[in-house]
Amino acid sequence: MSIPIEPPSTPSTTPHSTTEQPRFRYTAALADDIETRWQQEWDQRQTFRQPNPGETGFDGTKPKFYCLDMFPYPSGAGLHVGHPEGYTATDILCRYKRMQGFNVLHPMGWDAFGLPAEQYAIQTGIHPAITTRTAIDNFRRQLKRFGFSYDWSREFGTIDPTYYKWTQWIFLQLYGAWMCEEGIEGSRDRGIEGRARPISELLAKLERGEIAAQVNPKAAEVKPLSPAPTSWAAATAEERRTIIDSYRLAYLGEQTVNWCPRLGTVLANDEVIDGRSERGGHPVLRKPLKQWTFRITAYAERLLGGLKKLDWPESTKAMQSEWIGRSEGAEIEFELEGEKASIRVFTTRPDTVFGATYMGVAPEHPLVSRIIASPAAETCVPALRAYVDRTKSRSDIERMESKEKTGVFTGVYAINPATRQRIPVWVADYVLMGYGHGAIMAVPAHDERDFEFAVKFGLPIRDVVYPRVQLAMAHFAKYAPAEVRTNERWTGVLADFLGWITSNNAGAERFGEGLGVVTSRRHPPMGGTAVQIHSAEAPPIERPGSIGERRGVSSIQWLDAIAEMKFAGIDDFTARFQHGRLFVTLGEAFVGAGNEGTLVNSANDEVSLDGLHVDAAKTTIVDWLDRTKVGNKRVNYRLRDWTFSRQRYWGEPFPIVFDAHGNHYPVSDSALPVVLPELADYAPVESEDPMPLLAKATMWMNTTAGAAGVSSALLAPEAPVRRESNTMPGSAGSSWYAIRYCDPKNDGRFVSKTADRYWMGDGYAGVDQYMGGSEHAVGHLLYSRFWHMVLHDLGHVSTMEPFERLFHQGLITSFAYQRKDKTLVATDLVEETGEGKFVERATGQPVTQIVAKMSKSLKNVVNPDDIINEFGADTFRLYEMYMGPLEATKPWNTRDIVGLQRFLQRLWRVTVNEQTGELKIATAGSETVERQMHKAIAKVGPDIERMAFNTGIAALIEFVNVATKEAGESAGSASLTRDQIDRLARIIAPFTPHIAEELWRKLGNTEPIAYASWPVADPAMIAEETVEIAVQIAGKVRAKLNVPAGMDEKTLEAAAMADEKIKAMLEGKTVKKVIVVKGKLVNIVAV
RNA sequence: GGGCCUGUGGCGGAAUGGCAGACGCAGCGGACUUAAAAUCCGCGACCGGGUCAUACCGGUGUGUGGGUUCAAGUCCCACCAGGCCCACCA
Repeated sequence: MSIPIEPPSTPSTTPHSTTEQPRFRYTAALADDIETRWQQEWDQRQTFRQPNPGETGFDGTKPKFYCLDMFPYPSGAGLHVGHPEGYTATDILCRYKRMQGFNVLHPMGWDAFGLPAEQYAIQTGIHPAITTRTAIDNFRRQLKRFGFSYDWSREFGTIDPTYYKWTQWIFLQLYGAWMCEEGIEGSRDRGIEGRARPISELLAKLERGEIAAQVNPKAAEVKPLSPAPTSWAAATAEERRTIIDSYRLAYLGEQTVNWCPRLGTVLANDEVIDGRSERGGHPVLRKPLKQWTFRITAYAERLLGGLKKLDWPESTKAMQSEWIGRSEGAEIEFELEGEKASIRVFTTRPDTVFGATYMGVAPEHPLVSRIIASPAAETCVPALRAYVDRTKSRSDIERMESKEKTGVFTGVYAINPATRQRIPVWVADYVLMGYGHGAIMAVPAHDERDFEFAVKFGLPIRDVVYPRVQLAMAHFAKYAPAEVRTNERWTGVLADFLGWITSNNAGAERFGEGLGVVTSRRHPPMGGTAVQIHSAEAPPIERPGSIGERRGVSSIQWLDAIAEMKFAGIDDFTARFQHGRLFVTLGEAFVGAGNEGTLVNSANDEVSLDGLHVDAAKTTIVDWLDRTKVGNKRVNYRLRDWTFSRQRYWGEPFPIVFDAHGNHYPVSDSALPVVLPELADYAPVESEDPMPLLAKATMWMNTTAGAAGVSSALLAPEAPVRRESNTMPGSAGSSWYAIRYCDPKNDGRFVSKTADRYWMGDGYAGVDQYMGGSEHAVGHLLYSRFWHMVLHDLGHVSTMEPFERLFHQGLITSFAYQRKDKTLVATDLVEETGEGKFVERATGQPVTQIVAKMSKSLKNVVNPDDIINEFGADTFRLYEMYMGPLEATKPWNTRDIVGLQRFLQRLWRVTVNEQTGELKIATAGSETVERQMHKAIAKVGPDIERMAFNTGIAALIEFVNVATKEAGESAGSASLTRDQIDRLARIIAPFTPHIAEELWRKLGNTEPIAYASWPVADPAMIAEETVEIAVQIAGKVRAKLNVPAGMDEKTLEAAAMADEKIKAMLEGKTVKKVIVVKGKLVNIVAV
């Protein structure tokens, strides 16, 4: 069906114009007409509906391509220019893939639960259900105006009960699963890997005694049962419940969490930026609270290892890998003096255990509350209590503002298992409860933080690792001539000597002996570490000047020489002679790179580390720890379990109820969804303690097990229950939406097996191209991977990971203006005075143009609707893709858009008669144009594949420029043949689908261009007949030759040598070498 | 403080180790026009020589300084500047 062109509804004319504007000039008005007309047709014909396997119209012979945009939060503010950047990119790719013969899954929907929508509702005083639906309608309208080729039949929002029914179902899958570390191939070798299995399998293993009837040893949040039941059969119902719950991947556990009083809710780690909430920037406190939590830490190793297999930006992989934060070390048990209890610590430096001179525990550590409660240490209790109270009330921002170490002695001593010495236990808030065991062995000599703390509180510092400087000192004291050792004149020389040693590996090896003569003593009042060398202990110098003699000069001459050398290496120390002794004072802890240095002062009856390199010492000490059961090797992660409860209204309710004893039960699958109750008052309560909003819905909250849908096998139907009043966070719905798009209407399963297998495929990861901002690098992108892995382990999805290839579009910024004092001026107050020069209009002061984020205060925010009105959607799409590399941060510059509009106008004018609206078709095409066409085709396809849209568009512009030039000056003459217009329409179709469709239909086609085939370039048409060769002498271009393409090296060289200019320049020189690059250049090296 | 990334005309940017500045904006010149808009064509870094002025010739130019190479915007090292991420993680 061909649709005749309507003239623009409002022909744009200016008051002074005497000549009529052509009726079919490609103006914004005509663009609007073309665009909305085809958008309507695509909608009506469902052009972009992609059937699933088994549905009518599905073509199983085509390969699949699943391309997903991160779906937006439909905020009340509408789209900003950043949204269409990624969406246009994926749209181009999808349209290209369709033309390449792929079945393309390209869906869109709404991430509509969560804080942003809820905060907006609170601001406006309108219920979030209404504001969210309104915002969605607005977003959909705006997106459709861009002509994106989404399959809108698959649209859904995370707030749809038909969707969150399955979000709740997935929660129950995690609730009903545990991490089984056996039965997965190679799991033992890898140590910590395993896979999720149903709880029923755990039960079977417990019953068979394959797993001890004790709480999950990996569950740090649960105290072990004491005394432990002798067997599963002997365990009470209560004990059994505790054991099973400790294995669940979704558990209700007390954890130190991020509490935001202003938002009245708990937040996940990735929702807290610099101690403030990501949404609203409110202060966040640490607070121990009982919350639904996912045991994502059980997947730490797999989440880390899986990164290798993904085609993701390296920076994002690095971010996830740092967020997971794997570190190898050991756990060590420190017994408490006079008590049965002990403190367990994690350390990456078990080799320094002999240097542990005190211990630090976090204020939230269980030991602290026990001490406060016990009468035994009463002298310390008041100060301790005051400190703990003060720390708890400090927000994270306050903690960050003062980096000054604080702490209080607990009154308790521990025993260093290596030295057997008693060491004090301190509470310090630089020890974090969330990492390791919330306790540390402090080694001030080799940890900067411990050093700072020890100096401040006068705690002992014991060197156990010597860097080269100290080793060198020892050797110096032993072998240097007596007059050097005892003469203060040599202090400066000594400093240089040490510097030289530390910067010279050979020196370090040579001077690596002589440890025996060094003893070290601590001088806390001096704020440092001193190495004291007793001259009496140094053996008599047998051969004075022995150092120098090794190099054939006298020692004095040698020392004089090195005195002139630049100081290098460790520079924060002083060396001096005093009372006939030599002192070296280190002003800081020696950390090295974690593996530099040699162990000293580290031996007891059973083990000696002295003289070992750090790496060897680690192995040795871990063996000893194992042997003596004092500790063990251990891998630790920075990744914390994922806090999943929110105390807000606008989220998915948990499918969980509690009985009268507070025990939790799942709602059975058949009773899902647990629908979010209507609530008139949904404003959060600003409070110090969580007050879940759903608790206000008392009718909904208090029900019976039967009414709530709990299986009667678990609880009698008439038993009264309370529903879980927390809701899920915004990240719940977005953690699995990629799967749902494969089969969005399925009511019987979250995704059908066939749809999952077809669209996600049977490779390692499913989505072929995922597009979205890098701000989700560690939140959404990690959570989605975790859920997907669990679903995979339980056999619900075929792929291990959700996203095979990931791309982050860059941030679109804006120009802003800066005064000399670095303050910013709003864009509308600035005037351009010349090339790159700007002044502030009010003062006339010059300002500098800089790039900044768009913000209301700078008046540089751009509304997409305005741009489409002024230029049309095709121009907008082109502009954003032409700005620069897709991944780069780029400044928006409205002034530049006109260039792309002019391009489309030229394209239009070279194909369409502006007076009649008819196509201009040349009967015979020129070879220049035809060659350029092939060049464009050859460039555009690969550029789309590698998402280099800016250069692809440049190739299209070049083609149109050549065609325009060919058309000559008379506007009516045609330069393109029907066939060329046909191919032109097809290669611009992914970028500017509307104008392409218009040309396509004018050519007489009745089917949409979307499924036309992609043209093929003929290599013979691209190859030039003659090429220009640069002739260089010593790398500088001296002449250019036009030669037939494909000329071989020898002929080329001869041609270059025959050139008059080259001959003249080589006069009197000998040609030493000639490099010939075929088709490019000849470089002659001559002297 | 640590990690990663980026530095190219007035601006956005292009360039598998092989003629730096494709393409677009802004600017300048010209054609068309009574004039303007629109359109089309052309120019376009810096220094020196040369010339009435062009042409032309030589040299220097991709943040700075070194290095590798016949050849470096591109690879290596150090530094400077900007951006992003992490930030008491034992």
